[in-house]
Amino acid sequence: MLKIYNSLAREKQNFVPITPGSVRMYVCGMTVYDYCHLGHARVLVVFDMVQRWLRASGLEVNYVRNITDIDDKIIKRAFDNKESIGELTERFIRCMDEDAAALGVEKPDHEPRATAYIPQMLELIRRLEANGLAYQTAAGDMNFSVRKFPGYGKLSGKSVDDLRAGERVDVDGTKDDPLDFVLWKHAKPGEPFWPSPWGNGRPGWHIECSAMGSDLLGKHFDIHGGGQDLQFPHHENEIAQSEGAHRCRFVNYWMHNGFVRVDDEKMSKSLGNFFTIREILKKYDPEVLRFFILRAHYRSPLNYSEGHLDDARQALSRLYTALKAVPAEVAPIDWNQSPALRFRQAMDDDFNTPEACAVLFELAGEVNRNQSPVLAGQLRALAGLLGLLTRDPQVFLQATPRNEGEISAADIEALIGQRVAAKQRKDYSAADRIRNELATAGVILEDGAKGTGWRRA
RNA sequence: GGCGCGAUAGCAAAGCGGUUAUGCACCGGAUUGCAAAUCCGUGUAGGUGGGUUCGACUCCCGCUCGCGCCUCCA
Repeated sequence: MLKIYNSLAREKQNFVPITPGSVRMYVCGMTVYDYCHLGHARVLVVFDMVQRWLRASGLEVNYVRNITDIDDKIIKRAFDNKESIGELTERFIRCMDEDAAALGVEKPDHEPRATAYIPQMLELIRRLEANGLAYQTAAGDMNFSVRKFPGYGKLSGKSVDDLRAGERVDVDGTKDDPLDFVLWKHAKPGEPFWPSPWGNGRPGWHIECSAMGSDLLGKHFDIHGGGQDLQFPHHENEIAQSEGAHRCRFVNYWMHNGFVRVDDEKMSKSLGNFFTIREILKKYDPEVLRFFILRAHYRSPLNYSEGHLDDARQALSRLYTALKAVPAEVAPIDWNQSPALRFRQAMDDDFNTPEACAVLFELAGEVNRNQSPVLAGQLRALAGLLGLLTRDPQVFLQATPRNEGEISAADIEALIGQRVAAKQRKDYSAADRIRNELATAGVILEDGAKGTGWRRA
């Protein structure tokens, strides 16, 4: 039985889908005005893993990950860059697709864009107005009346009276209450806008997810995920809007992944301490990054440093080394056998990927000891469920993501040829000199029964 | 001020009321021309003070420290 930690209940709960055998899941994706950073990588990889495990568990999954392609930051960035909003967002959507693909993230079933859902947003706002939860300000904005929605704060554990709106940011004087948030912003001169019953304007921050979620998955669906920083106010407001408009429960299970940190501080755009995915991929294999993310539990903080990535790379090499030594027999996973059983237990326990990885390493040890193609096959198949160990071991071990200036495979092979000749005439000092030369260039030689192999350190 | 989370061996990171987590690094041995890889062996880790218990890293309470949210953020 799959258990999921539900942020709404603050505890692990048995997962029971609304419709037996199928799952509807929505994850807050990117706002596309810049390159994806490591925090985005974590959401991408974590929910890709969740989606894969749900499917592996035999459930039919409808996975939606949205793209927010209209908001204040996008407008500002396009203006600063002197390009159109469309050009800007298209460009960064392409980059996001590239980054996600590199990390082995499968395409969601739907990737709706906010700008394609304006009518649905307007309909939601209309309902909220009809239900007495929305009002128009003197300035022309449509706002949500937080205090008129009972239960506001249930996701983030906040009580309306404890929220200190305006403590850190100036209060907008046109609101009825400082806690109210905007559903529809009236257009200022020069800003993009859509016509609406409340005048020309554009969507507020939260309404797009309520609209896309309910349009694609229904008013009530199973799982909603995203980064922990979205829990408040974004997800809290999504609940208020959706339940306020539809008058029914919005989401059963809320999942939030932990932050990526740098030097024990949250990695964020405002702190400026973020690393983009493509920046990291210049030095590290994308699978190393994926493994680095998955070897920690998704709810724990994940501290980033190159040292930790190096560590992850070594660990992943051990797995690939086992597969290199023993050809994996292609076979379905035997769920009755101990490794698979333990793997499933770990994953069913709120997606405990660190424990699942431990199973992988123990399996690798077995493979090394027994040289068993069957076990190697299980290792490969189980890891595949996490989107790991999908490549040729040789290709992984000889890959050169670190920098462009590295010695080429052809040069390495040539030197190995020379060394083999030296060894044949028992000129070991010449052989060792070549090995040391290669070692300096970051190449490790492995003399074996079948000849000399190599890999990058 | 309100709410919440965490503290595990050199580093990273899990489960678990009593039995080896796991990985990296380190050390000894096997293997190797020497290595690498692999295998075998070695680690009395669980912030601190109490309590519950036959027994606690694991449950309860206090304390200390760290972090997050209450503002845009994945």
